[in-house]
Amino acid sequence: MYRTHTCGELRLENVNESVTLCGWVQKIRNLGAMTFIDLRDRYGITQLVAEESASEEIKQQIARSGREFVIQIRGKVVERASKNSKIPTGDIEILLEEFHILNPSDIPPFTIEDHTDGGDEIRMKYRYLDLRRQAVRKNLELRHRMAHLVRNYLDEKQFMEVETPVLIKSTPEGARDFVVPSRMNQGQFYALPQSPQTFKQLLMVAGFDRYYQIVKCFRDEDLRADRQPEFTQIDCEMSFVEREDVLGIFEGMIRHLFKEIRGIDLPVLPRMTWHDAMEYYGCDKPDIRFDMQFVDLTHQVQGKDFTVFNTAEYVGAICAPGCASYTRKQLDELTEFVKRPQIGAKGLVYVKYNEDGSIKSSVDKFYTEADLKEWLATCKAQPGDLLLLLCGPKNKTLPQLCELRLEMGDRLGLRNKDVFKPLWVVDFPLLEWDEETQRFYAMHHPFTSPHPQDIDMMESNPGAVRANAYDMVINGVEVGGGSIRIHDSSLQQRMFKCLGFTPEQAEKQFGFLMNAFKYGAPPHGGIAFGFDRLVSMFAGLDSIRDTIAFPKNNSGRDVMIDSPSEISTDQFKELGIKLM
RNA sequence: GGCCCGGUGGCUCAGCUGGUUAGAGCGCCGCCCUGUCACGGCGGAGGUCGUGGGUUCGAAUCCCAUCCGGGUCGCCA
Repeated sequence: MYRTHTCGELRLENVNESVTLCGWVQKIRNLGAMTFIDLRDRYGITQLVAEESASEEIKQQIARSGREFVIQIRGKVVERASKNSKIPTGDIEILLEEFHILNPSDIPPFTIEDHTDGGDEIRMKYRYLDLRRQAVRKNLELRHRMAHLVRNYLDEKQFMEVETPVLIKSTPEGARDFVVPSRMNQGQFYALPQSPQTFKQLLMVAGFDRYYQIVKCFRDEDLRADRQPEFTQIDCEMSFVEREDVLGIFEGMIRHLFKEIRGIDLPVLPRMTWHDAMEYYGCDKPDIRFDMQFVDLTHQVQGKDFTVFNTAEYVGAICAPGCASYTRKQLDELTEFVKRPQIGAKGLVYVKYNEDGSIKSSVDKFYTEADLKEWLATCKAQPGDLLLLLCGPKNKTLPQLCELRLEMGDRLGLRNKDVFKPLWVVDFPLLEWDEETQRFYAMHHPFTSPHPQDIDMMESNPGAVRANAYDMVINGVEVGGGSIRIHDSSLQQRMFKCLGFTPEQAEKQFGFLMNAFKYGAPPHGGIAFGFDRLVSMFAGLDSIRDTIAFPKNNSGRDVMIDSPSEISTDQFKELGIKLM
């Protein structure tokens, strides 16, 4: 037997027991006649002590040891003379009686501590060492717990986990596919799934009724802090349901997670239409931890001598509470912020509503105090508040105002990571016009059903058709999304037509699904959650990388195993592939 | 594909308006130390300044190219 206990479990009540422990040497503190060793495993740290009276053998073994050596020790649990209240095992220590080095270690390239001296790059290269750190390990423990809670919740609701294939078929819609060559079918390729979408719908046709899967998905697109080429979804689908049924079940799942993990009782989640989200927050994933909603001042500000506003399609304002005291420098910073190329505003207009009731703005030349007072009133500004206005084409200005709003939220400390404000965003447009290719694309995916009231407009006014789709948004992050699907093959064909598919193209790409729908497809719908994002949100992290054991870097590389990598000419030959 | 930031001992960084010997903290090695737990004290080793080219009497520092890393826009049904 290698060990009798772990390094996290011994307490005062174990005093006098003889124990055997295994673990990694975290730290050796040699005080001369006596030596302390912190022994670490997954469960915690236990202090070992060798006193003056320890055997020469033990002293030699300790002298030979170093950080990250794997050792096995035997000894007696004793109460510490000076206790450490910072760790759970801090009341006891192990008086060493035997000391075996099971395996030595090179000196690790960075310190294996919560506040490591290692940067991201080196940590990723030696990820197996990084994972020894409690700070990283606890993220993966959280991930495990959340997966467990999700499985239990869904199991209780009669959901069944079914695995779907990873080698599937490439489709041109949506994100770029990762592609896998087929040796047995030369010149042909599998694609890795961007999601198990079509398979879960086929499972509904098969009568599986309630399906889920915690599943890897793949998208060959550029990465971000919250985007990995392979990521994990909680993928779900249900039959004989309407939107309310789906929202109810999964609102319940999120509530369950918040209760169990964070001890938070969530209120009933608010709903917001996509239209309102865009109009008042400038994006489809509003952060509603704070207000500062947009106010449309277009008509109120036009008709005076300020050409910039007069020629703008849209003039919108946000009211930043208590910011009238902003200095010239702070206002200049905000102007610079909105003028950065990523945001692209032309300029920023401000109106200060000072505490003493006086008003100062950057457009005093063009507007009377009475004009400005009206704006302030429309925005429900109080003395001490600051109005910030942006103008331009509406579809450009709303997102710019969104960035400005979030920036102000940050500056005012209104985006507390321990506050969670989830909501449903509903009634997305079904289709999105693409200028470049001059055609409509499915905003969600081509199997999303139109809102029942809008079906008649599919041909006459496709852009106005709402989808029976929904997203769950928490603190400005899209954590999940889904829809009620089309289960009727004639409606599906109308949809493909809207997307500009010829019947032949539709048949070639999705014939298997349309065929299946001919054999009694039940009404169905579902949702998928970004599991990595959910975990990072619960862990309070900005990046999803530390919720993933072995993540890829910004360029899609795994710097530890050094992939992707070249393959041999023999492999190319076998696959019948030539590089251009 | 675009833009921004970065690359200096094992690690994290300073030095960068050009100037003689490139510094700090941590880590590492040695000696001392009986209650440490960020132990303490003394001493020591360790650097092609990402790479290639250029400007210059002289380049870590300026210029060009390139590679790598981080962020972001496009992209991500």
